[in-house]
Amino acid sequence: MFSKFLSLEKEKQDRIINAAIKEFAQKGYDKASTNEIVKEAGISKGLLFHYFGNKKQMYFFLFDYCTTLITDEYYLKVNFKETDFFTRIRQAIIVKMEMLGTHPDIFKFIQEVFLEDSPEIKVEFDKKKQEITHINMEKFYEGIDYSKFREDVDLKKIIKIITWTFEKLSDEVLNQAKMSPNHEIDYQNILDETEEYFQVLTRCFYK
Amino acid sequence: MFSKFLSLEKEKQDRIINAAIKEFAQKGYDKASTNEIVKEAGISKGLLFHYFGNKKQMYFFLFDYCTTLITDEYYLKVNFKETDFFTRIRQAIIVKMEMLGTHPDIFKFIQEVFLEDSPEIKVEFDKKKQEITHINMEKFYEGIDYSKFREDVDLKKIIKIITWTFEKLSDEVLNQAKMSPNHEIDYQNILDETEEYFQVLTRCFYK
DNA sequence: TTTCTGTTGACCATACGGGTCAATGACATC
DNA sequence: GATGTCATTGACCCGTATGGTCAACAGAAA
Repeated sequence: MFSKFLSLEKEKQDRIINAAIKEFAQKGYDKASTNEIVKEAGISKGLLFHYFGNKKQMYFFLFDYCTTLITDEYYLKVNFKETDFFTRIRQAIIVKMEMLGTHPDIFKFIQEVFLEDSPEIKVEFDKKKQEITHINMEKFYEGIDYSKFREDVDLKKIIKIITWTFEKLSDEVLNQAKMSPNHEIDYQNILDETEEYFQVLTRCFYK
Repeated sequence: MFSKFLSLEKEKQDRIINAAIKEFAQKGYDKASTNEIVKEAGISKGLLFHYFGNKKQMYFFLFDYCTTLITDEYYLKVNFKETDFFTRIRQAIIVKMEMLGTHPDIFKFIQEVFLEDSPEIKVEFDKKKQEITHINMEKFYEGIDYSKFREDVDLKKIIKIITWTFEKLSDEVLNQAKMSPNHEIDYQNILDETEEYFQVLTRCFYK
């Protein structure tokens, strides 16, 4: 399907992928312009369509590319033998922070895909999205030692509260970075703050 | 400025306001179409511009309208003499749920305004948005009795975790409603679940 | 009949979108 | 040098949609 594109030299592939991801992440499917993408990537318009056929197929390709990139990284760097919930979630957060630095637009793009409701896209993606979240959730919670949690409150709610906390924390970080002049992310600060939240949460939710 | 519009009969005002809010909430500033708004409102295009001058001024008007509507309701229904954090937050959530029923599009519109980054809009709104959040935050936390919270962990973090929990819970509710066939919100269910989270959070975060 | 206000919707300029394709360039084979 | 092959170009097409205007109209009041 995308063999023509895949047999390109890596550098050019990356230039195109990055340009496209950036555009889609910023504007969403409908408003993203192929003209902008080719301009940013430094190729001609015809070539883009030569590689991907049309806009929709390109979007599919990018989604696949991003999800495998991210999940591969998680599977590589997160130790799934670790049974402590907080230790495991800490690993995941560190991986996420790293990738926020190395591939700044990918997360925004993925998020955008999950919010997307352009009719052209929605139907075909809804299944995919559900599958992916399901698989990753299952994998993520696999083998966790839940016996450490206090037993006088509903465990499922505790897990949700913890997960939500770190999601919101990550949103806040992203927002702060967007507001800051240099657009840089202060990793040490984040890790410190994350660690502080870990302390609060372990103290309150563990036995 | 909007005197012509304001001197209309209330029913017509509402028809126009609701149509416009719905359109902006769904599509965001740029993609929202004045054509759609007039169609939905059942008025002619000329009339819309006769009332509001142009699209941007209409957007301003709607933002003002919505924020005052919401804050007025909060100030009316939330008892600011109540010093218990959870009791007060419970009141706020109930008001929000009620309004999610009576004015379904308003929250989506407000949310959309806060996410909006159309260059035409962004600059002029950034100040406004900050001011509003600041004022409301201050008012909301005024007079709360913090002595009930456990003292072995950072209070600010606890407050954040609680706030985030209910924000995420509300997001989840909205999402579930969007997914459900009838688009209805199951209020009893929400209130029950909210109550359960209250129990978890009080037990873990109060002394 | 005239005047006035509220209201209409066809119309304008124009921008921008995805997608195409004849033409070009680059390079290998003969 | 000629021929063939393949990647690559970008001017161009056509359809769509936009915010905004304005001459015309309706209907009530004077």
